[in-house]
Amino acid sequence: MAPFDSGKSNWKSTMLLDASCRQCDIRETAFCKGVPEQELARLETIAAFLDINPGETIINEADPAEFIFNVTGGAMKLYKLMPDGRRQITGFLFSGSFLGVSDHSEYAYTAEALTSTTLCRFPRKQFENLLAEFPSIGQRMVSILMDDLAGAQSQMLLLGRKTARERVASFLILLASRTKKTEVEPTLLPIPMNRVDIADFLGLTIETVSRTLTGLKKDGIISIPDGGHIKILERDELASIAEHL
Amino acid sequence: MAPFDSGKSNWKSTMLLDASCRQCDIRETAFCKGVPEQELARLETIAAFLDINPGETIINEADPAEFIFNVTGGAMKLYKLMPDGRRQITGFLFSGSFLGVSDHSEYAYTAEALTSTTLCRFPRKQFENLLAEFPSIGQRMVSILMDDLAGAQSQMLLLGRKTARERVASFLILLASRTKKTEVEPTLLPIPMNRVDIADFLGLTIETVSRTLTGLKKDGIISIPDGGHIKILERDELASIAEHL
DNA sequence: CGACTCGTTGACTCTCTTCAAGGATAGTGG
DNA sequence: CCACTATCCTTGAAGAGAGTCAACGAGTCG
Repeated sequence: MAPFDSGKSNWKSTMLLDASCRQCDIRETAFCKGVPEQELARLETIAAFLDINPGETIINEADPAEFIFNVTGGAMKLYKLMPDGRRQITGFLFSGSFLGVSDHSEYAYTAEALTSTTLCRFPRKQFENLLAEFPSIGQRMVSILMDDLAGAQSQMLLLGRKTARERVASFLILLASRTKKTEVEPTLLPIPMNRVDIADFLGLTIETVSRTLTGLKKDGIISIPDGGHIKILERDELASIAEHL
Repeated sequence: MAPFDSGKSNWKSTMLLDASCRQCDIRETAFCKGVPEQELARLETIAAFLDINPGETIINEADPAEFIFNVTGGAMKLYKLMPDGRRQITGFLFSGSFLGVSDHSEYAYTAEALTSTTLCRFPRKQFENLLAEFPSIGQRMVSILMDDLAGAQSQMLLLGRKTARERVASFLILLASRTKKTEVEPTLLPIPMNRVDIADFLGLTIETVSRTLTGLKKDGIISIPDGGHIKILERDELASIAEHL
């Protein structure tokens, strides 16, 4: 079995893997897409490949921003904490997501693995030099960051103005839009995060999330086979709740 | 008087001005900072310079994203609307801010002038070509977008988890941090937006904003000489309320 | 002066939170 | 195999913070 074979690994956590850019699963979606084939070697010389376990953090809010990361497999959550423990999850990341955005020289959030996750890592300084050398990376980065920003703005609307029911519906639609490989309806949606994470993402409590899901279930819009899955029965109705159409 | 002299203009709104990049006030902070002096002419050939009045919008949510903008003077607000009229202001922009971020090919928000505002405008396509030519623009853009994203994440924490008092305190601290040219305390803070805008930015109602400001006044933390100004009397205490330290 | 906008204040309502208890499932060890 | 424990989710009852509805004061403008 090749050393970069992903999936259920039993390596020690945060182990550096012997992977490569050429064989990367997400070459076509990641920021490095624009790098010419023959230059990939350059990229690899500064890249490190990591594998981390659920619950582990790779960066911490307010730590010096030494690295930037790219998620190549698995899922992560980003969050900000208040001194008294209140938490806001600012986003969930999946394959292809970029990570390590910082305000000046410190990370603006903590990043923690939701599942077993693989990443590639670049020293920040050297990565910035790459931008000067490969303008296409800059273009790609700008595009990714703009999408992230648009997502953040949608989330602000959700957090500032939507009701609990609208928030939960929006969340399910968001998850479903990510996993629409299988176009068949109704969609059985895997939920990789627990209720606490959902609540902290939606600016609610776990009780409200639970009650709201129960409400959607009673209305025949979703069904909940188990905690880790939700089946969307009436997607149009769910979407109209989410956007209040 | 030179035609690009900003300030209280009586030109027809959205008028194209005869300005130039060389004489731009914000050359050192804007995204175009990295463009070599001798290449500015190139930039100018695709740039247009606008002057708009308070209340006018330059872009509308869901319109095709044909242009990107740079605020060279004045102030703007960005917001998203729900069909039933609920509004979330996602940010206030001042001189040097970049604008026109889009999700794919549509604007993700509406941008409206708060005061008389001057902007420079670039066709999106041609701007993207510039990125390929001047990597420094890409670097600058990446840096600006990262800062915007960090700001958006802080705002998500505010909207998702902070109390009304904490939100208002955070808002005042945010405004004050922008206007800290005069380092003298207590700071007399000009408030260029009205209560409705503040409420829609903080995810509150105008009544709650008003009551909360009154509360802070009663506690001797601020004073309110008039609706358009707030004097911060106890900045440290305000900051500790904002961050719950 | 009256009409209008904007901000403040009061009384009441309501959505979501808090506090508390109980059910479901999985893992552990005797 | 079955307590025992731990974690996660659900449900109920009560409470609080912010929203809603309404009135009023201050400033502005024609």
